[in-house]
Amino acid sequence: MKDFTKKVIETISEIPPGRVASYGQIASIAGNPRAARQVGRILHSMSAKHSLPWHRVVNAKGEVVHFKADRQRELLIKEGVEIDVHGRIKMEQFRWMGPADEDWIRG
DNA sequence: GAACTGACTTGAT
DNA sequence: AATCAAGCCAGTT
Repeated sequence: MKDFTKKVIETISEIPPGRVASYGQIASIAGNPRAARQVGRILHSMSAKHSLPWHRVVNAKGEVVHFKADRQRELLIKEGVEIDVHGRIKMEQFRWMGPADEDWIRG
């Protein structure tokens, strides 16, 4: 396993409930801002092995896209994440800025 | 180990 | 807003 993979796992583990992050955001924090696709790939492969909150990871548009999307939207709503009628998360409000994002939503 | 795949992203039309 | 095209790189075959 590469360091990048481990970093991605750690980063995703850092995502607090009620917040979401995009694949590109995770990739950037993990050190490879261009490796957005790999984040998805890593989740697909590693989430079951690392119990990662992969449901808090969405694409840049704030949409959950995979085969379990409908199931996870419910989980996100339960955590307090609001989703538009179009199925899009309000990234403006719920996007996680990274491990240093202690400030929560500012106004 | 080369080719193929894909839980993505950005820019242009 | 929706569609098309190119870039990126780890994992699988």
